[in-house]
Amino acid sequence: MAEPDGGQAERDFLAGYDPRAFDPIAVTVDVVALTLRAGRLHVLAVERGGPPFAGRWALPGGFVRAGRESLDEAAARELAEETGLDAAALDRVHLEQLGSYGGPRRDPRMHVVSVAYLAFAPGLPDAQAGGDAAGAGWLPVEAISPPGQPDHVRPRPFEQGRRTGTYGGGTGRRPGTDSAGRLAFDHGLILADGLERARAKIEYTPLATAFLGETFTITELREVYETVWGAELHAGNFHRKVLSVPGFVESTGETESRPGSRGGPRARLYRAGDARLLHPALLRPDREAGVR
Amino acid sequence: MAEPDGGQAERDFLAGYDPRAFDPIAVTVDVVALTLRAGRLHVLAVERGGPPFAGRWALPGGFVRAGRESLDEAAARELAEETGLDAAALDRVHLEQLGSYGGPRRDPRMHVVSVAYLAFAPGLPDAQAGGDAAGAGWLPVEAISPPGQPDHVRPRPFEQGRRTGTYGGGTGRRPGTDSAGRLAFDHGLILADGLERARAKIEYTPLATAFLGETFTITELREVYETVWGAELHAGNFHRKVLSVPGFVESTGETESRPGSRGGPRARLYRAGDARLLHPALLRPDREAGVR
DNA sequence: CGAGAAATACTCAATATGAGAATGACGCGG
DNA sequence: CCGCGTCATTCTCATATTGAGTATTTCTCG
Repeated sequence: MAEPDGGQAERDFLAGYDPRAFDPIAVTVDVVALTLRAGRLHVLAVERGGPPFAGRWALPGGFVRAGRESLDEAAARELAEETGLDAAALDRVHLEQLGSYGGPRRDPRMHVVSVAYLAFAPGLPDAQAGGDAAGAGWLPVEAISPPGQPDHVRPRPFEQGRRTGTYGGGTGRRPGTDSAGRLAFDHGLILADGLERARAKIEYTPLATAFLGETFTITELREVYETVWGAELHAGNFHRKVLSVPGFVESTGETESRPGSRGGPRARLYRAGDARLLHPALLRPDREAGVR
Repeated sequence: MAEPDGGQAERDFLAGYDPRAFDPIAVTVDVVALTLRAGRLHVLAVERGGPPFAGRWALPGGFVRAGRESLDEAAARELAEETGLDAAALDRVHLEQLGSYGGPRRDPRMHVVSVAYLAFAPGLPDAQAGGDAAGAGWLPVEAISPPGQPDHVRPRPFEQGRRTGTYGGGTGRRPGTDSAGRLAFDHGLILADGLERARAKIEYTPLATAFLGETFTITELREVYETVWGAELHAGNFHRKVLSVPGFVESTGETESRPGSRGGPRARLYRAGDARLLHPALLRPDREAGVR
């Protein structure tokens, strides 16, 4: 038990007192910010001004300020800079950590570990070219990420197939993701992971409401699910289900003031309930064989 | 969050070409390695040899080797060093990323971002004091983490775990001790997050089998669930459910050679199936109120 | 005014779940 | 060798939950 100071890790830690004693790793945050516009899922992206990947779209992000902010704070700051939202508006945005990407060669300049965050935002104004990048905007995700493919069919980034692992996944470029506007770095992979997380998360949490305004109709909520999942849902069953899950939505007593332009009765309005988990969950259709 | 000087992020990136130009952030990996021993859940821990938190238990971990390894590789390496397992044995261990913890003051010496990993291991031999720390061992989790509390009840992970002081006053403890006290740094928080992830993950993946050997009985599998969830399950219903979920387990045709010492028929033996997801999932009992 | 669209409610069959009990195989202590 | 208690496995049955389809009612539009 004694073992006087022979260890690598301990020496590394002591070396930590002199930060310049060994090769550094940069730490950044990148944000996969999703929103719905015109019935399509969009992701916030910035256009890179310089190399590498000059002119390509990338996820908004930047360096964590050493000693001055947490990862969550850095992500919120980057998101605010890029969307131009104030603190009050940001309050309505759900932000959660997605995962970290740290392959030694994911950035050609140096070893960069990026902590990715996932944001669900209600309809937002056009993005601002926040500070750095050449431009910023909301891109339809299907323009850069192949739609619909359930992620578990493909190799998972951070999990090896059960007990036959190849460690070190999670950094490689995903083959077969070819499409017109590929994102810079491994951001296409991060986006794909974020999309799968979003699809899974609205199954068992009420976060789909984070894409909507303060009040909404059941049909609007259903359209969120249909858009994120890329599948049509049975309107009647969805309605029954949403109302039967305790705490998912609560009635405002009001009905839509402006009825739909295509006829039909005024829909009732709801607001998000106080549940943090949906029980029972709303499961995606199909998902039969989890095998593959 | 109005950025006073416009191009901060861009200048940071350019500065990235000269890594020594700004304050560094250290990047480490920490591993929450879980295993079952004697019907109880244990976590791999190392005893810290020096300050801060000298003498306290901590999660095994260490620095990511800049430019030389990915995060997954670093986690696998740390796990191997601490368990003394070879690559073949590690192959049977499930390892996945848990999350990153990066508050500026979680390590008193400097800003350290730690990428946490979660490992599910079958019964393993005693841990080796791998290279560094004073000692290593499997600690019963209930000795260091209050059982069962669902994660969403507590404040969100990443930021400040409670820093209930007692620096230094390390009372050395032996591996296997029941009263292990609190873990160093924010490792108690990381462990709690790992436990909650483990509890959730065995609901909808077959990963409970990763705690068992090559073959196992349904009862052994049920005991994994009961131990991880801390709840008793109805044996008959569990049996029916496991066999009805496609790809969860497959029969070996064999039965247990050495029957239980307390009587009863020889149980049939199964091995893990090829499913990556359980459908339908095995849900934890209770979980009624989605935490209002 | 009549047709079509949409929100909401209802019906019915198929499935899944929770609780309890039945069936036998087996070890062990007389 | 007997009888008992243990335990794996199977069944039964009542109660949710789900998927699909249909009905009812309220609107808009032409």
